[in-house]
Amino acid sequence: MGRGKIEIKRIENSSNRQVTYSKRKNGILKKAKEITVLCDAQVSLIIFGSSGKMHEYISPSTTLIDVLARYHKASGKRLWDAKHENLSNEIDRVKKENDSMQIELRHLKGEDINSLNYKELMALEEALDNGLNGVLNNIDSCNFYDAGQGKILEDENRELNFLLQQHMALEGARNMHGQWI
Amino acid sequence: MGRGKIEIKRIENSSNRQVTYSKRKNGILKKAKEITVLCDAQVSLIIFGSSGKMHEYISPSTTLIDVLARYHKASGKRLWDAKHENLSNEIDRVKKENDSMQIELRHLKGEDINSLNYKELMALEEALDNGLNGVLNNIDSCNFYDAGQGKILEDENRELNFLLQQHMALEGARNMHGQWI
DNA sequence: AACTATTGATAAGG
DNA sequence: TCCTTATCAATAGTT
Repeated sequence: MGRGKIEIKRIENSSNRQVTYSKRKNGILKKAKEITVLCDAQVSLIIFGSSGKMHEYISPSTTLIDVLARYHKASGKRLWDAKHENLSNEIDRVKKENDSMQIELRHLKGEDINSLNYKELMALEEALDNGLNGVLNNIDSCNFYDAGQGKILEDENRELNFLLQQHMALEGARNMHGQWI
Repeated sequence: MGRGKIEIKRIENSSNRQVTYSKRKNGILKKAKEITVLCDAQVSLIIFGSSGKMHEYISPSTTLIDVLARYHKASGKRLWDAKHENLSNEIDRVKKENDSMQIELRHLKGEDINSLNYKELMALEEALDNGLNGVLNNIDSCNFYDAGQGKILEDENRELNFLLQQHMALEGARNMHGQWI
């Protein structure tokens, strides 16, 4: 692409080499920008000339760090040292814990339980019963404690009675379910 | 450089975009190889297309790690430390999420609830009631479904009755609590 | 995936 | 280094 075609081999004349480097470097940078815009690509381009000077282009939608993280994922090649590897592993581990707790929480709240089998549903019910039992015992203790101190506040008492009635109504409904079986 | 000139802006037609990406990606890779040979340059080129597939070129005289080390020297930008910091921050974030979910789970299981105040206990009870209700409804649906299909397995049925009796006994105990107040 | 008219990049020269 | 320009290379649109 010039006044004559050239072989692709090292340009021996150092000044010609420098000129060609400068021209072609600009050409590649331009192409990198263009493919980024035209095709939604993410490009990381780092060039060192023989003089040692660096030129770079990173697509504006990303960062070099990002690109390297994706590179790591895509190629499997380890760029980070053991420390980083450990941190990554820990993140994975904690995230998995996170996910399973989230699922457990949902289940305890009665969400996403259609996929559960019979045994799992039963275990879930038992866990909820146990929890409810513990909470109710604790509420009772609170009352005894408060009574002993003569400090039952009227509004809390009212709230308690209301909620307990609600609760007993719920139990009634549940017993009816029981009788159907 | 084609049958017509094009504006440098995102190619909306996705199949044209893909074709152009493929052509231009090859073009840039070729240019990267050429400048490496012609000018003794060291190039690191990483491209991700919108499909997510990665393509790379690293000058044969070097490695990506080398290039990144030189990048660090030349730019002063701390890739390593920055990456490290990002990972640490993410771990902290995820671990905090983890802790709060763990506490919520414990509470729902009736553990560590002595520190809760009245309102919190009440909210907890309501959540447990709701969850239990959801689970019981689901269990009922299971039974109706199984009965309709004539497929109630004997052991599951036995287990169900056992657990329900347990459950009703629990409700009895709870009602007695109610009467004490 | 191949073709080709056309634009784009650039080698050599000033 | 920048401008020019002849020439080659890349590629957009088409088949």
